[in-house]
Order: sequence, then C-alpha cells, then structure tokens
Amino acid sequence: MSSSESVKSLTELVQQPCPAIETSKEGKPPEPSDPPASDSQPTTPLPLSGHSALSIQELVAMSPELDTYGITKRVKEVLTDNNLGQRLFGETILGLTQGSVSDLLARPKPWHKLSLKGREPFVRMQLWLNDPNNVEKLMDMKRMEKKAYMKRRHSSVSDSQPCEPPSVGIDYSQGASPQPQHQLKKPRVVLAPEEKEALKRAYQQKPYPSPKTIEELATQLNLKTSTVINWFHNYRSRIRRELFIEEIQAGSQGQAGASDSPSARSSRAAPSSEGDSCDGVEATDAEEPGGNIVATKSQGGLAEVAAAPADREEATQPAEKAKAQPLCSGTPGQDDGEDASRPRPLPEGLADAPAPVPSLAAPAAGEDAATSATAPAPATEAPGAARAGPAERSSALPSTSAPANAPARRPSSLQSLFGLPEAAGARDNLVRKKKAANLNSIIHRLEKAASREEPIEWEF
DNA sequence: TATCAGTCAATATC
DNA sequence: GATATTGACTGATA
Repeated sequence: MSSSESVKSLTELVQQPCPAIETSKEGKPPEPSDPPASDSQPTTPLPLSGHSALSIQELVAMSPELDTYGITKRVKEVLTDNNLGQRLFGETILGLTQGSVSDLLARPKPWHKLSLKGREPFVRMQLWLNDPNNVEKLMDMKRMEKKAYMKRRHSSVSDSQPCEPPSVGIDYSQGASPQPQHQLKKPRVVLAPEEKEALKRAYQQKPYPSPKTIEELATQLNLKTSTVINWFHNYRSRIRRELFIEEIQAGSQGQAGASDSPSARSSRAAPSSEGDSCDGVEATDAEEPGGNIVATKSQGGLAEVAAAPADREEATQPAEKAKAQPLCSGTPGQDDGEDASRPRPLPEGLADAPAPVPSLAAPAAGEDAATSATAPAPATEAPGAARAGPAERSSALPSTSAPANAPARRPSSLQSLFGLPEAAGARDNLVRKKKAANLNSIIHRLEKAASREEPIEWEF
C-alpha cells in the first residue's frame, strides 16, 4: 500500500507543472552548476517539486523493469517532433548536461544493468512521458529561456559590458579565487588518431594492461599515464555499452524478421549482415562480455580465444574487434594522415598498423596475463553475468523479467504510474524473446566458427 | 587498490 | 546552434 501511495503522490507530481525547473532555469543565476549540483545529491529531484523530493528515489527503487530503449526512443521522438533540444530537456527534466543526455538517449543501457543512480534518468523520462503536459512545459521553459536570454543580452549590451555568455557562468568567477583562473584550467587532451589507434591495438592485446604496460604506452605515446589509464577505462566501458545497444538492436531487428521466420533471424544476425563488417553483430557476440553466454558456448569452439589466459581479454576481444574493425576500414584512408601535431613513435607491435586484424592469439605477452587474470573475466564482467547474463536473461530472467508471469511483485499501480501498458508483461516477453533469438544466432555463429576452427575468423 | 558506473564539460561534427 | 564524441573526474564496490 505504501508503495502505491508514493506512486500516487508521484503521479500527482507528474501531473503538475514542474516548478523546479523554473527555479533552476528561470531565475537562471546562470548557474550551470545548480541543476547538476543539486541533482547529484540524493535528495534532488529537480523536476519534481520539493515536497516530493524523496519520491524519485523511492520510485527508482520500486519501479518495475523499464524498457530503457523504448523510453529513450520515445523521448527522442517527442523531442524531435517538438523541436525541443537535448540541453533543455536534460537540464530541466533530468538535471543532466546536454552531453549526458545525448549519450543516454543514444546508448541507453538495459535496465538490469543500471545502478539505482543510473536508473534515475530513465524513471524521470518515463514520468515525463507520462505527463500529458510534458511538451507544453518544456516549450514554456524554452520560451522563458529565450526571454531571459534576450533580457540579459539587452542589459549587457546597454551596459556595454561584454558580458560573458549568459549561462556559461564560469563557476570560477564567482567562487573562491578572484583570479582569472580560467587560465589554470587544464587543457583538454585530444588524442591523435594514431594515438588512439595505438591504444586500441594495445587494448586488443591487453584490455587490462598492467601498470607497467601502461607506463610504457604512456611513454611511447608521449602521454600521461593517467591519460592512458583513463583511456582504457573509458574504452572498456564504452565498448561494453555499445554492445548493450547492439544487443538490443540486433534483438529487435531479429525480432522483426524473426517473428515470422527463424531463418530470417539467423541470417540477419549474420555477421556482416551489417554490411559494414565493422560493428554490427559483431558486437552482439561481444556482448557476452556482459554475460558469459558466449564464453560458455564459445569455449568449445573458440578454444583459442578462450584458451588465452586472460579471460578478460577473451571476453573483451570480440568487442574489441567490433571496435577494431572500424579502424581497419576507416583508417586506411586517413591513416597516414599524420598528425604532425604530435610526433610520437608508436610502440612496436602497436605501430605496425598494417595488420588491421589484431591477432587474438597474441597473448604472447604473458606478463599481463597475470594482470588480467587477476580478475576472472566473466567474473568481473559478471556484473552482467551476475545481474543477468544473456543466458539468464533469455530464459530465466532474473527478477526483472520474472515479473511477467511471476507473482506480480509490484502493485499494478506502479505499472500504471510508469505508464506501462497493460501489455507490459507481454512486451517483456517479447523482449526476452528477442534476446533469446539474438543469443541463438550468436551461439549459432560461434559454433559455426568453432567448427571451422577459424581462430580469428569470428571477428566477423 | 583496481575497476566500474555515471557524469561533466570541452571539443568535434553535422 | 544542436548534437555527438570523448578525456577526465567522482563515488561506489569488490
């Protein structure tokens, strides 16, 4: 009951105009920081008015599994249909910056892979979608912003003061030091294509390089070790994310075709079906990093890969490939394009770009095997596994999917709150089916590859 | 301590 | 100008 209560209050909130927005935007103490700042706090549900501050968190906690992909899709539609920008939407509704919104909309992670915090934006989006006045409100915000902007502009002009960009309030200015700190700002590091290429190659060989390796890479590329470390972190997580997406997309596509014929499904899944050879399904397989499905399955066939000491590598490799491909195909052209900007000798092995296809077997470098070994591949990645390896997901979905037929753990009211169609359960099943189909095709290909004994071939 | 998730914010691209 | 990309940072977790 309590849950439905809060749900109710939330529903109300959703219905009512979101004042929070106004506060943050309108008064616009051009504080770009205000929304996020407060937001990051557990107490900050910007779009929701004060009294319900806690609700969003509660909601997130109690919310049923949401279709993140579907939500973002709808949000994108609404935004584009109404010509509403990501920035406005992000800052007023989600309390996130434009970049984050872009990222979120373009690469939503599956619900079960999200942490509580990560789910928050999706719950907000869902609530927003449920709000019949959502668009109007945003439109209003847009107008208000415009007005405010004009106002500022006018005043500044009249003052003949080269007022700095309105909202781009330099936080430095007001805060602590009166000095022109902007100067102290670290310049953003921009890696040259060759550097990225080299890092990618390094990644292919060791997704989890040892400190020593990192050091070497940094030295040879003339980068800071922290930059190299960050790069690896970012690359790993982004690849992982891509895989989620592809998984979903492949799934939905597969479904489309699969719905009628299984064969269609498999064909679509077909590797290069993508045409691009680059990303595509590849990723799908790779997806296993999240779950180990492939690992398990593949192990049989992809022995070599699996054999590699570094499970993690194994796990990531495919993904890597997905990513790597582009390199191959893409680089050729500009590849030579030097970046005179920064001369740096690429590490051997990394440098020989010629070989676009990284040798999976390359594990030669044992030293790091240890490193990677440290973290049991699937284990680590287990996040996915733990939460729901593809395998699980497809069949025995953990808690998430269970709901469908399982004893409804959530009060239906919640579902309505989130605007879950009555068919939520059905959709759930659908999604599961898609995933299962996707997995099947993956397995199929893996087996095929395995039987062929083509070590590297399976990079699709 | 290493890695991850989530995010910001600068920069690139459309 | 809006959106996408990406290096860096923070906090959480194992």
